[in-house]
Amino acid sequence: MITRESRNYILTDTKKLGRPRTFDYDEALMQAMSVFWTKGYDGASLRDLTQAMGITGPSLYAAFGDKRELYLKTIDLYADVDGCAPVVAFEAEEDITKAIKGFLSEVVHYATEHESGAKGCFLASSVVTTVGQVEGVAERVEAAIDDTEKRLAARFDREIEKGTLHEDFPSRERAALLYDLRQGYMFRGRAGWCGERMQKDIDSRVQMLLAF
Amino acid sequence: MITRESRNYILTDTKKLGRPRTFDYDEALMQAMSVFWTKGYDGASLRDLTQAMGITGPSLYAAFGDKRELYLKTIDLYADVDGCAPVVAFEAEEDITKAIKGFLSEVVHYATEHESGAKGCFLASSVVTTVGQVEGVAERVEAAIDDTEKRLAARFDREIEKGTLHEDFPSRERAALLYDLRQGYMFRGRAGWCGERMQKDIDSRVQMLLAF
DNA sequence: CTGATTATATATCGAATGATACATAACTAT
DNA sequence: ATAGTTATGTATCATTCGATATATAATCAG
Repeated sequence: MITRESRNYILTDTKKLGRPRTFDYDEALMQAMSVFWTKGYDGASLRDLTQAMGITGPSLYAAFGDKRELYLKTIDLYADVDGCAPVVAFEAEEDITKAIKGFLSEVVHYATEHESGAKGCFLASSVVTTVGQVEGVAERVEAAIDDTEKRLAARFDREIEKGTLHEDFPSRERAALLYDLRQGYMFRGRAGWCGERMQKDIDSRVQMLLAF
Repeated sequence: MITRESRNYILTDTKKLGRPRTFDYDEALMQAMSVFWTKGYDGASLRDLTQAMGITGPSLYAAFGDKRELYLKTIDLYADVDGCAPVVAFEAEEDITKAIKGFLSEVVHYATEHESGAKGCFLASSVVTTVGQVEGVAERVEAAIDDTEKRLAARFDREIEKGTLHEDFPSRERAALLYDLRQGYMFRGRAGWCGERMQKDIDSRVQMLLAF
């Protein structure tokens, strides 16, 4: 039996009530992320944001809440989708040596050639400045670090199970190290370094990460 | 013979003309650095700055120029004096193992317990956001990285000359690695991590940095 | 002393900030 | 068709922003 409530539920999932949006929510959010990434939270004005998102002020507030709420949504977008691209590549490659090399190469590429034009890591180069200043940021940054390190460590653990790495291989330590190398590249990318300059010592770092 | 010009030169170096300042220039600059460090460039308002520095707006502008010039002066202060404390410790210790361990410990301490109350690295956690946004920042950040890495590499080189490290020891690579570890700790410190959590794996990292 | 120079204190400037009120338009449900 | 709901567009709000004009105070040179 279809009750009034369940019908409404289905409808809200398929066709919404009222006038439909004339812009794409996710695309606008991505543009907002680019603005925050490049200019920082305080440096990004509502004018900057609405212009890049292609919408007006009232539309922004109706769809995303105020500036802070929009900011937090862009952080979630980065942590859940955009920023973890190198981690996904790391998880997908079966050969651990290639996986690490691929991860670091992806990081360097990400830090210097992001399609948005922004440089470095959104969290490390922009968001981190607002820790303790904007409510809701601190938890998200800490969670992003923990999540990434756990995923990196899990990939090493899988290699231990496969027998490719020694059973006493320090997965957690190496995951933390790998993460720090990521941060280092991201920082250099934001500071203006080109990719080639950073690619150089990747091979020796791969060896180091696997040494036991 | 003391010319009018030379007398004036001497005088400007000892006692200045006009009404003397009622505040300490360096101390005020340090306070300004703390504000920028904590709140970021755009997040730091003139009200924040003048209040922390204990001076009025006109005094700030007379002594330091506009907001941007004050900002650049705080960056120079950090790069030349405050931020390089761990590097100084690294250079001073003769035993290379203790030197590395001391450097990393100093970094962790610096990232979490700075007397100003600010967390992390001023450059990595605040200034880097304004690269490409505020004129004069990019060069300073890049110079700070280069300078620090060269000093770290020079310390390794000295060890090679002493014969403690192999003559083919990759000083430059290890200096870059050490710098990235620094950035990792600084980032974690800003993200809210406590010092103890980071101190744990310092020993294994010291071994890794010296491995050949 | 007088004149020159520099710092301070008060008051305030125009511009930009984040955020809304209001009327209108576009869609769905009945 | 009507009512209900949501989005858009215009215009604008009060506040805060970075920055100064002006007058006064404190020092030094002569």
